Amino acid sequence: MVQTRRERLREATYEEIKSVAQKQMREQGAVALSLRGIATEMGLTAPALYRYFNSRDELVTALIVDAYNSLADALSVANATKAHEDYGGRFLAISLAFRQWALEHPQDFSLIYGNPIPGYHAPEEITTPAAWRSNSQFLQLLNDAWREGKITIPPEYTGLASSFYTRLEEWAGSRGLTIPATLMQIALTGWGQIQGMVSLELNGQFDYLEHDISDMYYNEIVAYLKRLSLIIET
Amino acid sequence: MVQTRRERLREATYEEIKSVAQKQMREQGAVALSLRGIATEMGLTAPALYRYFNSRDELVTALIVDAYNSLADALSVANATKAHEDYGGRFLAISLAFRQWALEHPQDFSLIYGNPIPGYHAPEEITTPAAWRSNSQFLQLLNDAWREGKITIPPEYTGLASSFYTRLEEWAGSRGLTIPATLMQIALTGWGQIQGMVSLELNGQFDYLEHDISDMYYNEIVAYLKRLSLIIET
DNA sequence: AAGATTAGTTAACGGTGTAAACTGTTAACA
DNA sequence: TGTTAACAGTTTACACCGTTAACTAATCTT
Repeated sequence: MVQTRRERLREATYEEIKSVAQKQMREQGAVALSLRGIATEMGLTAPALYRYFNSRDELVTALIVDAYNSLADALSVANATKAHEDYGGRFLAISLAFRQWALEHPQDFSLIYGNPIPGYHAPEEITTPAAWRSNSQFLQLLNDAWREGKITIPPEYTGLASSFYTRLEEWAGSRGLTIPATLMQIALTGWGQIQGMVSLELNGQFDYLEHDISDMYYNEIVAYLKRLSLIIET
Repeated sequence: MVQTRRERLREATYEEIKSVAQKQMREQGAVALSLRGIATEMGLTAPALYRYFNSRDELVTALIVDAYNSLADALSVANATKAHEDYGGRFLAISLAFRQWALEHPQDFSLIYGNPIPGYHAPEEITTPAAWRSNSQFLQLLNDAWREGKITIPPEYTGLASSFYTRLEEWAGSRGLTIPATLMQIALTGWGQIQGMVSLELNGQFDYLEHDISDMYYNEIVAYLKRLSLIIET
């Protein structure tokens, strides 16, 4: 697997394109990245980029995958800062890392969780596994905690049943999760809440409060964990 | 306030522009709307539109305001289907209407809650009041229910304090709300959860479940209301 | 009827993504 | 080692975009 000189150069250029694209996104917004802009900043002409990406969309897809990986890495790091048995602490750490990452990489965040770029539709077979690297950390954690009997399902969730829940259970099973459907829902909607709060914050929908929102975010996650008795006291 | 013939025509054209823009958004995505496209579909040339909007951004702003109003109207209708004292039922109805509206108007939804269109920045003085027409329905409802003693704040939220909460209380007061800061947080984060779940669904982040998620959404709102004892049983 | 206002036009500028044809350099192989 | 193929880059061109300026023709005002 020795790389020739040309292959090395090619790879370097490939990475440079992406990093310049990242920079331009950071400065001008996610959808505003232009091939010409990237090219001239690199001292190239726009069509040259077509040696590396078949289209602008393909470049965007590469950026999305990078973003997913960057997020997943950030969550992993946070996940590893606490002992495995400290489920509450780990969940909290991951959640805080999620927001932190989003605030530090707003363009990447909107690339993943914002509305799809017009005309562009990400190929599922690429993005779904990439997304899973992040999602699974929450799910896996809850799954482990459940199996060790550390989670009590809150009374307001008892007795849920419908075709959706059988489907949920089936889906969980197919991923090697031994977790009741109700807890799956709690996980998914908790995930939705985290994403929602961060999304609202990033889109400025909390601006009118004119105050840093960290405390609310933190306390809401804690409340969520208390409900599952993964945290007993603050 | 009699309209001349010219004024009537002008108003009609103004509305037609917006409705054609809506149509194009529906078919090609929110950011892909082009003045030229709109104009030719109307049998006009692009520069003609500048008689009605000073720029593309101004058109987008008008569309955003329309979207906000459309959403607020939908929520109002749902709000009115239940008796005023049926706080749980009303909250549930509004929440379901929110998702319904989003599913029926995905492009309007992403206009409001998606990532901002590149280069475009919405003028706050216009969008903030428009947004308030929707948000306030949730907040007002919780405020009323609280004043009538229908809400119990869940134990996991007790004892929260920091500069954020004094700010929250101050903010609530300035809007004529007599609601404790903790409940404000519960309202805001509940709002975040609703927006988050709908956002994830619309962006296809639940697609891998391969099942309609109505039940999950419904049950999650119910659980939320049970926690506040706004609903006793399902 | 005359003058002002207005809705529309055409032409043009600088920007975009992308395709095609072409040039020089690098790598592979007889 | 000399020939050939692959490759990275170029220039040129096309069809689109938002926007401005100059102009025409219709409408309203007086």
